[in-house]
Amino acid sequence: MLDRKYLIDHADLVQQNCHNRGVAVDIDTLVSLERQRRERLAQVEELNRKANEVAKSIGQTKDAVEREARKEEGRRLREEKDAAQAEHDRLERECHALQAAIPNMTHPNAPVGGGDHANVEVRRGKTPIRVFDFTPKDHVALGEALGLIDLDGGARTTGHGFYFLRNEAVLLELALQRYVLSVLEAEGFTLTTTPDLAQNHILEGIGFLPRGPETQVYSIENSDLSLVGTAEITLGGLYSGQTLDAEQFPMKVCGISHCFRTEAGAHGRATRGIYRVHQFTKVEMFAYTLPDQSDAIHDYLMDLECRIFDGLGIPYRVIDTCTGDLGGPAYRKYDLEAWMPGRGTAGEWGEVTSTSNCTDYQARRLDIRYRVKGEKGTRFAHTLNGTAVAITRAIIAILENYQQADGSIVIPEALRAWVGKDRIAAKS
RNA sequence: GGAGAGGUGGCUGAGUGGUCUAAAGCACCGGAUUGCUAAUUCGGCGUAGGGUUAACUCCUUACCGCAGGUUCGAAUCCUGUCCUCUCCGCCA
Repeated sequence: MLDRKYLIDHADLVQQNCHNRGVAVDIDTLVSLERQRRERLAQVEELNRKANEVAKSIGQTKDAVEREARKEEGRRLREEKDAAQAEHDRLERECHALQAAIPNMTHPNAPVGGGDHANVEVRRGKTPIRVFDFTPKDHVALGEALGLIDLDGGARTTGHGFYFLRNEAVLLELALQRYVLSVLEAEGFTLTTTPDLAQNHILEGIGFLPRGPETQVYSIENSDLSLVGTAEITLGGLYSGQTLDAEQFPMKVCGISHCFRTEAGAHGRATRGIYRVHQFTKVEMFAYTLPDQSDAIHDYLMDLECRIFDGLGIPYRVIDTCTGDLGGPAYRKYDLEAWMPGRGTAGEWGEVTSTSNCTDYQARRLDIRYRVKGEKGTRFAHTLNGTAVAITRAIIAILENYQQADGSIVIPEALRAWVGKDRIAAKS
């Protein structure tokens, strides 16, 4: 959510930004409603002030008749105030609804446009794309042949989009978690495990829509809880309503969670295997920073994602996401796309991680503030998030990039200590 | 799940319908004073919104877990709800 005053004072900039992002909003209506709201607010406060005066004078009035007259006056003022208040609240709700629909402002260097062709590749990983002297299989074939992924079992027990990992895939999942935790711990992240459910107002604060036809969220019946789609939700909610100390910043936290996504409307689009599933495990990085730190921390998170995939020996490219593809809260977003040799006809890039600078957009909704020692008042923190590792996509990249002609799969060097072996042997 | 107790400023903690504009202490900030790792003393010390201004300058509204209600007036009374603590039960 953007600041109300900023919206009113920079209506043109906001309008242009919404246009760049392909979001239709009516700024003029908002400006007009907000003006009405403020008039009404002034009225409410004036009536309240008068009523307070009257109420106070009654305590000091001895004369019974006079007291009754004052009481009547007080009653009248409160009634008027209640009416004005109701009108104000109605305007406030309208303003808030319009305001909440407006996306974050955008980094001046983010590429303007929409669609894949507008995205800009900004970097390549250290590992070159491997040239195969045999036809590489995709992760579905590999997973089936080696007894690593059971999609049928998942479909039987739970439904399409669910799966069982088996044998070495289980070890890989745990190894990947352990590997990124060792990187993040050394970088000073606070390691956490997190709730897999969160209250709906937290989801909304982060920018998810727990309700409505377009929701990507599983909600729990007869409660205000939803399953989280990412630990970004809980890590962002962690300090909601809090005023933090500026000296704590930048504050780096990482969290392991299960991620649940309905993926409504995504059928048929790259749904093969475990690429797009309804549940997976992820280690998420999250940072709370001062406003002038967030750009640098965003680059830092992107660097860490690169280091993690360089360390795994997987080829990737980094994309600076164009304005049309940015989610509402993101000021700027980088995606890492790993090379997946089994995708498409001759391999394709597939998104494996993503990192966003959300500036104060989430903090304003979640009420996450900070205080600078010696300064009056508080300000909103900046929040950033980034994927350290999304297990299913990382497993796809490993299986497909490390497959051998004999059908076996070499375990990436960085994971061997955690997996306890250096190769997944081919089944005879 | 049952029974009880309790949520008040950064912290401790008073406050049971009207100078609460929330006592006091601690902590913190500024000044004064005194020769000894500091004491004493004076003052200041919240957040958010609106208006106003050269200026957090002045005015004002709201906020005592949260949401309602009663009342001219609520930290205080009523209802609901959330959370914390203690004991019991159950449990990985």
